[in-house]
Amino acid sequence: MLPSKSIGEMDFGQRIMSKTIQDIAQHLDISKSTVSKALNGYSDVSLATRELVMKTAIELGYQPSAAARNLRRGRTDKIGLFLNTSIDYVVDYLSGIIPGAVLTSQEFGKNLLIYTITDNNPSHLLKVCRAGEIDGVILFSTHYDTETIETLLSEKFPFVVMGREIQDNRVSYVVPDYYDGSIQAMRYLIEQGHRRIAFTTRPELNTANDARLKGYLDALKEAGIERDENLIVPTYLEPDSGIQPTEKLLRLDDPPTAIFAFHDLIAVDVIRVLQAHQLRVPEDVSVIGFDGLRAGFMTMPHITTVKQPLQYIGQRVIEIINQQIEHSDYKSTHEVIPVELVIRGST
Amino acid sequence: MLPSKSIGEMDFGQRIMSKTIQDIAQHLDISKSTVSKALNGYSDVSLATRELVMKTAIELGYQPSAAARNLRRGRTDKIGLFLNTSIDYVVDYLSGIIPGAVLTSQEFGKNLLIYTITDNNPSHLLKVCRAGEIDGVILFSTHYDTETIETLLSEKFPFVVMGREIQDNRVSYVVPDYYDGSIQAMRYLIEQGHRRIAFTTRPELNTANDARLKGYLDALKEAGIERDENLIVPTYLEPDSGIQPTEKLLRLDDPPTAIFAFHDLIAVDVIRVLQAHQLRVPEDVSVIGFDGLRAGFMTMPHITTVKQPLQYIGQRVIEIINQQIEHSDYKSTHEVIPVELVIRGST
DNA sequence: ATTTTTTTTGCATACGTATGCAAAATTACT
DNA sequence: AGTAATTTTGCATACGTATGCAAAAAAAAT
Repeated sequence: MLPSKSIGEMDFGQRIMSKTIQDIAQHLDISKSTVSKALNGYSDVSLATRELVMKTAIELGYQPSAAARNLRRGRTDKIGLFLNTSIDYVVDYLSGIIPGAVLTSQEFGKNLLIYTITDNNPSHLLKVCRAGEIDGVILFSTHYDTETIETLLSEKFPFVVMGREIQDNRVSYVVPDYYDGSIQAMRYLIEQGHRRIAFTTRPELNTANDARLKGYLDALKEAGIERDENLIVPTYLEPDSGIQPTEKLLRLDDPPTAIFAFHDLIAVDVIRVLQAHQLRVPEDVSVIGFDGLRAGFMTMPHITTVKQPLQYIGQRVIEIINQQIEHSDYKSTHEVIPVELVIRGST
Repeated sequence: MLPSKSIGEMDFGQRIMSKTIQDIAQHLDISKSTVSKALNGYSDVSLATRELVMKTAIELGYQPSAAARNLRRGRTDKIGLFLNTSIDYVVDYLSGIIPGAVLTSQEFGKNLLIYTITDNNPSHLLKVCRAGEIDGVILFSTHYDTETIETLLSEKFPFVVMGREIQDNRVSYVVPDYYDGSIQAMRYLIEQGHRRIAFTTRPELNTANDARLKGYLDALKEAGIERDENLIVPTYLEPDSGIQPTEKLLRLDDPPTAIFAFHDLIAVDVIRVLQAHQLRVPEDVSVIGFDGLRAGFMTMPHITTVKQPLQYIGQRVIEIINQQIEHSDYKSTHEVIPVELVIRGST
């Protein structure tokens, strides 16, 4: 008895069936296994038949079935990247990472698949991993909780965390040097004579946020500037989330002369607000961003920022996960990637 | 400078094998087929055993093998979206499309996979299709040639073209109403008193470009304004590709008072150049964009633009390809999606 | 209690590929 | 030539799931 099929009568009509090794074998009147071996470069197949097989494979437009291959080999040669495509910041940041990641994947003969995650399907990632759709997964930043990480660890599924430090030496991660970037930016601003420097942060506590904040505070202390809680304002990842905090800063009795934004998209918001208030950047207020996103070039002036080597980060993440996939005894690694202050027009 | 590394000591040992229906069967001392039927909602399995199966499936953390499933069913329930992630415009545009596409895919119980394409692997798409990794594919804009399309047609592989008109009624496409958008933008500018309106276009000839150009020219004619070849300048998709053309326009003896950019990213470039030349937007020069991308909010003032309902386009594309996948006799459809002029600060 | 009907289970097989092992064909060696 | 060594081929099976069909079990009808 059939299960109830909601989606009509599934007739797949006359979709052209693709060729199989069986077709090649039949065509040449040899066995499937010989064909398979020829295609996979086994040494125990004669040169003559190998060439024949190759030729007819091309002739017939043969393409191995991914499903069959995956099933048989127990792997897919695919690396998954889950990302919330509805968050602008994520998209912008990752569009910097992806080119490096794609290139490196291809060097390893692997493919990078981007899965879109949505809030209403939190277990999606584990399902995909357990279903064997991918051989390894990249966890981006704050999207995953410790429970997910524990599960992946206990099932020995290869993964690497990007953009966040996990204080657990079973976990590999790649993270930009937030602390140093923060220090660099602050020292530069202080050098420029700024004493009242605002800092926008994320409300949650995690290592990425903490490191930046610590850099900010340490640099202040180093310069003998007193910490002012009014100058530390929370921001979010949503569009325009830099607007409210900036407005708030401008309403202070003693507003800042420089604003260190949590990332470049926030810096864009900050500049928008400043300019809307007829304040000149950088003459009246200096602005500094973080990440080195494309958005930094979209304002006038361009945004001074702490630039991450995004391409390189993408490359390293893939290299690490590839090692995990290929060598099950791979030791975890923690990488802190140097960042660089890029001075443009906003300071 | 090398990244700092610290090495942990967790090794990944033997990967844990995932559970199969066989495991469930053994656990309950029943046959595989009964388990399979229970899981797939067949009516010919007793309620008692079904519940037992479901329970132990959860207990054991069972997740069906994607590969085995795909092989057996001859489908993957995945829709592929190939895109060149190294082109900023593509990423920006698609980040508007994707949320709608993802949501709709999930409604159909399908998954959207984003494949990254690179110039050095043009046949990648056909390989992926033939290998059966996906059930259907979305061709974005100008990335694919007629040969690819012919091949997909002849192999009866479901696909839909997005952002470009293909004058072939075997091919389904979804395209925004470029012509009407262009007309709307131009009429508005002309209403505002502009007579010298520049137009930036793409150098290639295709329906998307032609429609916009035709709208521009028709609107001019309608207003009795003579066409000036100097005001029509080519742009590309690369970053900053709006800069040179704008410079060129400003060097004209009789520069334009309004610039109609090919898309919002170009408009951003245009505004950057204008402001760098101490020209005020919109007082000295008006600027209008196309698409309604996020970038339009990153400038001061915000960019007046012809806004596409990106979310809806994403939805329709998926609906159409889903129909093709489910019903092989699905007839092709051509959809022209209405666009809307959104007036912001740059005009 | 026996037969008939209905419900529930399990056997066998297919999907396409990969691979150990034995069989066949070829070559090399007495 | 006959036998041994080597190369080349094909058989059989596994990967995990899905499903037609027959067998078994249970329920219903005589």
